Amino acid sequence: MAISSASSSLSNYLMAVFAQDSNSSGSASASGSGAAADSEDSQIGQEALPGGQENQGHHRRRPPRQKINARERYRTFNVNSAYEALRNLIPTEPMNRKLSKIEIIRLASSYITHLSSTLETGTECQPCLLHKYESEGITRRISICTFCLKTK
DNA sequence: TAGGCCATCTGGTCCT
DNA sequence: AGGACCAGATGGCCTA
Repeated sequence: MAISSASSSLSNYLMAVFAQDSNSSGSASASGSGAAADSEDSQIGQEALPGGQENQGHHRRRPPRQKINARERYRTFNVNSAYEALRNLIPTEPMNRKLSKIEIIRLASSYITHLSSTLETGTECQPCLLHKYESEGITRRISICTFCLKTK
């Protein structure tokens, strides 16, 4: 699932998730990718322990994972929603340019620094080149800033 | 085809 | 006890 698809409404997503769960013989994961699917999962809940071991003649059963997996998918959905919200705050050229998660974090960090420099220096014209800041007791300058270069 | 990125599953740990 | 959070494993998709 791409980040952009996370823009679908929460209720729609939850409906899809729980539709999967209620279908014990249901299809695989929502995206069709990934490791063991829920349909497989329902088998795991009934099979013996890994290695085919039996416990004192009893078939030890692992608890069904559907509910736990659904919660985890929902949690991932929320994380991706947060990534999307953060991504929408970062100016890029073009504006709809696809960013990976690590790019979102790195660009957001540098954009915050850039905005901070803008506030400190009172100029929008390459503020990071003017702005000095204290780090570990040492006065530093931001050597290069993507957003300063963009506004050049 | 290799590498990057991602979703999903899973088991462990911590918290309420 | 149940849920939230996390990291590792796995496999699919896409691009250079």
